[in-house]
Amino acid sequence: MISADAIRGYVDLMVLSLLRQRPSYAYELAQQIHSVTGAEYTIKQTTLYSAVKRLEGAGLVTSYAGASESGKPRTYYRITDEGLAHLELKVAEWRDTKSVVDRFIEGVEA
Amino acid sequence: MISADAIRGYVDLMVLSLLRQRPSYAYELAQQIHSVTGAEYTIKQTTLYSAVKRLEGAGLVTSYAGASESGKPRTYYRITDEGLAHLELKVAEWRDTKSVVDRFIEGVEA
DNA sequence: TGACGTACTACGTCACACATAGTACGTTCG
DNA sequence: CGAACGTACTATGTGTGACGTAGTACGTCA
Repeated sequence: MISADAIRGYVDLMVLSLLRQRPSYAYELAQQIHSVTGAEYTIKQTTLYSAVKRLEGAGLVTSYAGASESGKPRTYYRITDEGLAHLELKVAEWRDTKSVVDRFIEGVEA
Repeated sequence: MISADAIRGYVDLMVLSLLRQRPSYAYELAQQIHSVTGAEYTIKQTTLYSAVKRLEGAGLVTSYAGASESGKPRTYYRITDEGLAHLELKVAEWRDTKSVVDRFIEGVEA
């Protein structure tokens, strides 16, 4: 199980990387995060909904109205070019962070 | 350069892993973090001092009075058994987090 | 003598993940 | 047939951690 503190700062990266593959809506994104992490992390609804709104406000994703199978309205999100660029930056930063943190824990057996 | 947001949540891990090797004091820890990260991350004084106090409050480190070469008082910190156990947990969590985040960014070239 | 390095403290701010709570509609099942 | 469950989303408030800004105090060195 991964704590929220451990994942903090990487929700945006997760969402953007999922939207890179295809547009989606918040509820589905939450399910995808659950399954991609192998149920190790279950994002809270509020966390995800505020994340997509934040990303939209930053111009990294755009929303458009869609509908579910039953016809109920649903808000879809699509990644923007700016979002793609941001994702690449975040991925680069993630790789740096990984190598840096790993330097500290060398020799610590878990 | 690594942002504070990227490293957030791992300051404790860095400090504990340094104290695992030998006792130290806050100012020196800051320098070590700077050098171990290859100057990619420079922790702020306030961040580090509040981190060691937090760790002390949690019983993960203990402090004792020492002195600098010039005789000035200096506060040293030593990791406790509880701190060691906590470090191992954090390292395990870090490994989980790494593998999970990596699953998302597969296919994203940075 | 005054800049710089060392060593530390106090107080305030902000962002993000979460807690808690609620709305609304469709399906399913006993 | 109605009550639980899943879907899809909104509103508001809280806590924690890293930071900003600021200041203290002493030693060395040019």
